[in-house]
Amino acid sequence: MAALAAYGTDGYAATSLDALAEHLGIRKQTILYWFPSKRALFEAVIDDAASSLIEAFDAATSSDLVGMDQVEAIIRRVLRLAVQRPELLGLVREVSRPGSLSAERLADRVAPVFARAADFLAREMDAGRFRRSDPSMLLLSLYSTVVGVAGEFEVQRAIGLESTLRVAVERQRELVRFLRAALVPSG
Amino acid sequence: MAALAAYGTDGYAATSLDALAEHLGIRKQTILYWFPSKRALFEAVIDDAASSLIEAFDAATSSDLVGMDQVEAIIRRVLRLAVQRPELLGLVREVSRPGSLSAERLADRVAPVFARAADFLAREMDAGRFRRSDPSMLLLSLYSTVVGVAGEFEVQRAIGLESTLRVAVERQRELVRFLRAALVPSG
DNA sequence: GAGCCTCTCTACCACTTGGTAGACAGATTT
DNA sequence: AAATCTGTCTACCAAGTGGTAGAGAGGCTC
Repeated sequence: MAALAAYGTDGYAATSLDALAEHLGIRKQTILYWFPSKRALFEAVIDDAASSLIEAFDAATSSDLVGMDQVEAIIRRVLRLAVQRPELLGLVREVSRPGSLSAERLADRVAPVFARAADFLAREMDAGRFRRSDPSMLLLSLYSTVVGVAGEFEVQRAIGLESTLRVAVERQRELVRFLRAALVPSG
Repeated sequence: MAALAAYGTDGYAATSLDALAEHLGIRKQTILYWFPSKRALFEAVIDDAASSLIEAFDAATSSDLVGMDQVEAIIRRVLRLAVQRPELLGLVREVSRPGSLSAERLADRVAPVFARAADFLAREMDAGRFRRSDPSMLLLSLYSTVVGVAGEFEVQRAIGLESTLRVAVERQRELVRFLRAALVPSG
């Protein structure tokens, strides 16, 4: 069922039920037996993706780490997810497009994660480990940077970065250094 | 003609020639008289968008600014562009999706801008104004952060940020602070 | 074995898709 | 005035779209 996340690579509109069914070795009507409409299928895929994302985030935050250690754990998790399941980040990209079909659906399910992340940032600021600023806006910057570095493959090509494993490792280290500089007070 | 950038808001696959023609008050066949195919039209739109992007970047870098002043000028330009012409960043988003139709086309046209940006970063590092690191990877981080903060409206909603003008101003200031901390050496 | 339930199938439908062929009106050239 | 060129139109097409109706196969309980 999760294989249906072909939506994540090609997008909703560009993926027909016929193509999906052929890829699965069944008839389109079998899909429509399980899901009343294409839209419903898409929403089910979104729910499934949301679960995977929440699960990954929980796994990266289960060790009660603080400061940059916690941030680093999340970075590693996201970058690994981007390699292992690129359709996941692709679906996020598709659905978080302004004016998307089911943006709210994913947003609602993922909102608690964002809330926890913002709380974490606020706590770290209180503890003096992170530079003080608006937690929500800082979270937006962090999200953009991490997800962008994880998923902007075409931009990386345009910049001239190869897509070898060695570069990927370097990229992760550079991202950590970048965010450490941005987050940790200079003093 | 530039109004055709409806592709930027809805995406290529989701925008039919009929819909486009109706929106323009003409017949679809008139479009196909000027452009041999839908694909060709899309590529023309991409070229047009690339010109606008390059123009905006040139305007933001024409004053021979250095250090964070230059970065700040670009940030302001990008955020303003995101408000005034959201279809432009939308098109970039659409086309920079992994496995996109004409990713190379936009990438080729924009590559010089990236090259100039990377050179700028290297020069600033040599001058000691920016923390030393790999210019290309730093550029990727910067691009992701700025474009993300500029265009991730759905994520902002999920985080709980309102979309008022006041918040937009705050967001810009916070982004500048974020990148200053990330770029300028702590000493 | 009859009836029922679950599931996948074939057959079909109305509609939309990108694209072609060619008529026709207006302007420009000869 | 005839001929040509330019640009938009109507008419049409084959292919593909999401979705419906219903047949039929296999397993289940009575």
